[in-house]
Amino acid sequence: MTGRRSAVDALETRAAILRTAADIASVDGLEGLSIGRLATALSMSKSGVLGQFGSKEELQLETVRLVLANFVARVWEPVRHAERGLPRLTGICEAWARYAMDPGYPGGCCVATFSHEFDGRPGRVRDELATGVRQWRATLVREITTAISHGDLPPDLDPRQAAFTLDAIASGIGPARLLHGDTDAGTWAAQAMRTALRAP
Amino acid sequence: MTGRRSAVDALETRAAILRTAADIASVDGLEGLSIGRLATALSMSKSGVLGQFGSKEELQLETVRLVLANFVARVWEPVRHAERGLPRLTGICEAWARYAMDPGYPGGCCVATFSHEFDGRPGRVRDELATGVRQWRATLVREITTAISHGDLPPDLDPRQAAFTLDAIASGIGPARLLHGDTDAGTWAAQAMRTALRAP
DNA sequence: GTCAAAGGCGAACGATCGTGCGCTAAAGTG
DNA sequence: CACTTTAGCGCACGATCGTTCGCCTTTGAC
Repeated sequence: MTGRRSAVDALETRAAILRTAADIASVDGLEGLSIGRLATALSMSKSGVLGQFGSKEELQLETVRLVLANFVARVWEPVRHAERGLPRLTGICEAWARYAMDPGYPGGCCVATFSHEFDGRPGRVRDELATGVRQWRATLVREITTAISHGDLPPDLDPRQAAFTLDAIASGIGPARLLHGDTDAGTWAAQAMRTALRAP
Repeated sequence: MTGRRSAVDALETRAAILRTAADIASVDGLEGLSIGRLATALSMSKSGVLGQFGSKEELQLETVRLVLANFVARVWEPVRHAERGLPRLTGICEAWARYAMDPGYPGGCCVATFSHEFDGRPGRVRDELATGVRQWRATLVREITTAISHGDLPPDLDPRQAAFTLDAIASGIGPARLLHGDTDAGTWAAQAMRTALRAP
């Protein structure tokens, strides 16, 4: 019936699957994501979906990679050419809060959702996620350290502690917006991030 | 085979089921919790477990109620007799950070986990959770407002914004500890909470 | 024109999911 | 004592889970 498509089309199929997978997983979690529902949402067969990845775990891993790449594109990419240290850092905070208020997934920022879903579990998916998030943490620590050494942030600010706080505040936007309907959550978070950086 | 136990024993069975349910759900989520696994963990039959609650949704609702009650007992109860306003508030922050570092569930604080799991979904479980968390938010706002009116916190601090920030910071402890192995997350969070209250 | 390669479908598998029914047996009531 | 009540078990159900297999069909290389 359908037959083989070109290599380009196959990549498009793969990308479409992953986009839909991220949408579903943002609501129901990476474990709640099932091949059958994914196939139905894409008007495909289960085997057609799974054939692209081999196993559900591989599909989950690719979804995590897509979501992390999307996060970097939305939060880091716009500010990577800003001046190192505090200017770049404030840019990150603003972009991050804006992203969390409109992440492009129906169930909110996937990075925060997946982190809470997998933080107590073993496995490759958790490791992939942890590695990605840890790289982001390292980026934050680096920028904060630079800002301190430039005299733009207090010298007794602990970079690792500040990075933790920024991450926590941004991750709190999702539940505030979706669970409690706080439309001001983005503004609150941006404000809280500024405060967290200003004093130790 | 087993027959009927006394009414007291029945309540104990119910409580044992809910405790185990919370343990499992803290790791695998309330939706990842299955009757079969729960029954196996308790050395019971599936029908014996389900018979206590009638449906999985009812079991989830009861689990949410237990987890919320446990949160209140661990975070609110110890400080409810402290002086209203800032003293009580700082007590809450310390107890909260301590609780999140050792919540008694293998998968971390269930309130934070469930909030992220259900924030994008409809249904009774989500509503029950949202109501409970909203009550807690209201408590925080009340204490913050009192502290401000007592002159213990800056008058331009927005109570709702501060309550959001405290919640976000506390919820960030779980992933920091479990996903990244940050043993200092509790200290970081307590410090960040103090900072969030000190300045707007 | 021929042929290997590969995307995708349809059907089936064993396992597990949530749920319902009927039973047993102990506890409470008279 | 007899009798109702009920906690819990065993079994079965339809549905869905992840995964495998064989087949069809189109594409690209020769």
